[in-house]
Amino acid sequence: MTYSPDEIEPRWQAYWLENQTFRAVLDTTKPKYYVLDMFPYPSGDGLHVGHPEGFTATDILARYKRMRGFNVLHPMGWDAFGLPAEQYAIKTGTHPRITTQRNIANFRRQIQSMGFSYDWSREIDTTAPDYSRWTQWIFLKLHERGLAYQAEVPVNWCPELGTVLANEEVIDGRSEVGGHPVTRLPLKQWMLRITQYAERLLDDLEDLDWPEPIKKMQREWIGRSEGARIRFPVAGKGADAQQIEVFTTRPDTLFGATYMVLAPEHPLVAEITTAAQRETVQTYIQRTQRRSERDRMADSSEKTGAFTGAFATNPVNNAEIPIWIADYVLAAYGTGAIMAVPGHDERDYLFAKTFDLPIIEVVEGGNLEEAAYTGAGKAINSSFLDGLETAAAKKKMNEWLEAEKLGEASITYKLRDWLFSRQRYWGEPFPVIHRTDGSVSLVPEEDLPLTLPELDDFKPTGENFEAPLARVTDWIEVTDPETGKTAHRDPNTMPQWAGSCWYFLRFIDPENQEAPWSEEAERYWMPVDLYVGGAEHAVLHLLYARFWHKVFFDIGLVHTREPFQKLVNQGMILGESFRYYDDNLDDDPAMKATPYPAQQIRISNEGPRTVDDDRAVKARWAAASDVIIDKSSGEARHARFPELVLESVMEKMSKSRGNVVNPDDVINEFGADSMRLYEMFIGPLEKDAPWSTDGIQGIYRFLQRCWRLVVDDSGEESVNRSLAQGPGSDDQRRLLARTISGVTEDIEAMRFNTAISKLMVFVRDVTRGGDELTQDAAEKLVLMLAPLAPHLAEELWSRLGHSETLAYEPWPEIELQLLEEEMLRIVIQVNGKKRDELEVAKETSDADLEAMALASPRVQSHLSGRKPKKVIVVPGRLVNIVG
RNA sequence: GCCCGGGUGGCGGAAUGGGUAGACGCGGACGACUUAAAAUCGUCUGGCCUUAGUGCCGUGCAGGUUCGAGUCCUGCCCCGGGCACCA
Repeated sequence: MTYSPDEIEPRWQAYWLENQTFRAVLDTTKPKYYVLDMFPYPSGDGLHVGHPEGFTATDILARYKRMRGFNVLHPMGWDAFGLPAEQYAIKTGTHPRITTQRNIANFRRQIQSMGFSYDWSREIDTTAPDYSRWTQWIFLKLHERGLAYQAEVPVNWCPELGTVLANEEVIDGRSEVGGHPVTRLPLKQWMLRITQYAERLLDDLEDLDWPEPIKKMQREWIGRSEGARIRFPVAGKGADAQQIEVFTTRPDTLFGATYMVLAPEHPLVAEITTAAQRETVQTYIQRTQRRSERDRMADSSEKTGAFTGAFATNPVNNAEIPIWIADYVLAAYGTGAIMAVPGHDERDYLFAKTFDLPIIEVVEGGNLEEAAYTGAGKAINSSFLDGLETAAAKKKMNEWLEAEKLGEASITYKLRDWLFSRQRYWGEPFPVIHRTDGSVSLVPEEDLPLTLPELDDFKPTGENFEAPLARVTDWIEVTDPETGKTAHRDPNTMPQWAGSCWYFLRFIDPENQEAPWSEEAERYWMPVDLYVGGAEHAVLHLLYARFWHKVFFDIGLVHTREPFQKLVNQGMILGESFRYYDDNLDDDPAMKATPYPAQQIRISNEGPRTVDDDRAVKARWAAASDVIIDKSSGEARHARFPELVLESVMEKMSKSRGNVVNPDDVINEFGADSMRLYEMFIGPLEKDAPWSTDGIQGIYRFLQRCWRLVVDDSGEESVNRSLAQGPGSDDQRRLLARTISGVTEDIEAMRFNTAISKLMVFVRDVTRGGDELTQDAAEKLVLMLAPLAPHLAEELWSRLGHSETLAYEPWPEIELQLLEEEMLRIVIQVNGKKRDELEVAKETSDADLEAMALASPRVQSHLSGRKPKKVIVVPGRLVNIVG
């Protein structure tokens, strides 16, 4: 039999399942290793080849660590609440539960066909009542600690879709799906007080073994700013005047504050606006409300605003300064009001120039005729601060403000509280009851889970912006068990993030009926030692999960401050497609379209346009299979328009581009082992890499070579080769030792591409020079192959005479003394250029090396009689002769 | 605009406490086996040179440090990603 993955792989997958080979059992006598993938959302499209990249990496680690004697927890589950199933339900009337179960079954089948060593007895589905019960339980805990509250906040309402969208579904003020406009309108929402944990979320990043860019993104998202809060009394209102509080990072520039700006939504705007200015202000406020978020950001170089007619007193010098409103001041950040220091802030400078407001220089170092100076320098025109450097001036001003009770040092964060409710059906219902008096009571723990009612129509309730659940009267209306009065349930559901905030904790104890997890399991398994997933979750999922984990820590439910000790982001697998452009902008199939080659197109702000007549066109993609490659020129041409030359593009895989590769097809053709190895071989895990069907051939050939080292398949029937017994030749033993050493190092560092390369070298060289392969070398090769290509390894292991799985065989040991005995290759350079090479024993002295180098005829010819000025000997590496 | 990554053969990529640039794989060329093809195996494969030499050039560009630079420093260019009025 030749190497036949289609026969070997299903057989071993069945064996692993039947024997529960990878079942993890809590065992405190063994060290644990918890290796976790970001669990997927089971979409209707099934897996694409990008998914298994991270899963393969964690599987290699899981299998390797088992062979290293670790008790490995390696689970898989489904983040199964979510929008696509609900959108599909709206369109087709199919219940999301049905879609979800179907998709999960497909995902499970695909994942199992990759041969991953998951402990399937721990499989989780976030939509299962047994799971959502505990998600709701956690909500109760958050509520008890005052971390969940309700507030009237603006949400993204999309009239076209008739639904409210989550922030992450809105891109540039338009819906991600369909590109429809989205407006903001206030609705009563559940909020989680993540801001209370801002400082700890920031500080605890320090000790995490995470990629630096991810930590940085989290730091910036939290956005800590040190400064001061300063209170400005509104002028002319006497002793009981209102005060406007501002936050500034530059209290040292207070003498330069020449006006104030409130956000248009600021509560004091209505009160302080003078009669004369009322109309102007009203008009401006209406205008900013109409302006979309997108416009507001796009025109940041233009400043707009309106004068309220009111003045404030600068507390440091009693100067009367005008109060303006402008949409460049954000209501939700700081106090929603600023003191404007046009001399030393670019935005204030631009605003002052636009409205002709005074600019005072209070920090030396710039030229205020040209631009604001935002750097540090000596304070001037600032009375008691004059002459002080910026840092000292800030400190002194803060002390002065505190002494005068006009303000105090303060810290502000960009991080906002987490909007936690969605006007959706397919999510966890809130375990609360709203009483008619507006108070809220919690559903008792023992009554959980609160499950979703059945529904036929999943459309949102358009008119009053309510979730579909609001229509289910017999579910919504309840009797309050405490008062006996009518009350109602919350029609909103939790966002998809809720389930993924704690799934890694359920994995450690998934059957527990008394608690979300047991203390014993948590003490043993947590934290997650290695967490692998896409960088797109850099802030949201990872920040939310860290937040919940810290709350669990405070309640005493977990013993570590952080859930994920080491984080690795796998890159994206890119697909190849071919691009051209056409002028059918409306996607009207009846319209006759003219296609354009990529060369005739330039990309402007509004999108692609033709070079000659500047006509707007649309980018189109042709799948690689629909393209004709011109052999002589190498040009790609469109199948239907052969005169059209296409440009090849490597991009994220998506249906619309026709560049999606289905793992099922790859497995059918080459097998799961080839697919696993190829994904690991194309480059470093963290980097994006293009998928190539040609490249996988090389991997397949390599696996065949491994097969043939053990199996003789030249005849009709395959026979296991009779391998040499005994230790084998020194060359073979040294090669083996070198390979084990390199492969071990590479796997530990997750450099799987170079690990595979070293195994290829071993297989290429092991029978060179006529040495017969020994049983020992073959077994060690198979063991090294086991984490990477487990099906082939199991098969060869059994053909080598073993009856048990190799999953728990010890990882091969290195014979260190063999590495020591190796000869060294020393490069001989003359003036830094390689001229010769010597093979010497490891213990050769520097002096001997120098003598041998000088004796080389090649060196002598390049020196052409000159005396060497200097000889540099780098032990074990090279000799450089300078002459 | 700001902040991260990253530019190495036809392609994916190796090599960074400075020390043989191009491991390994794809693609390509030639050869062996075969009636033939596929598969397999073997050899070669950065560029240049009518001196074919272990000759010269070569890791985005221009400089610098060093006996020696893909690796370190300075200044640019290009590509990818993130953030974007956060006071």
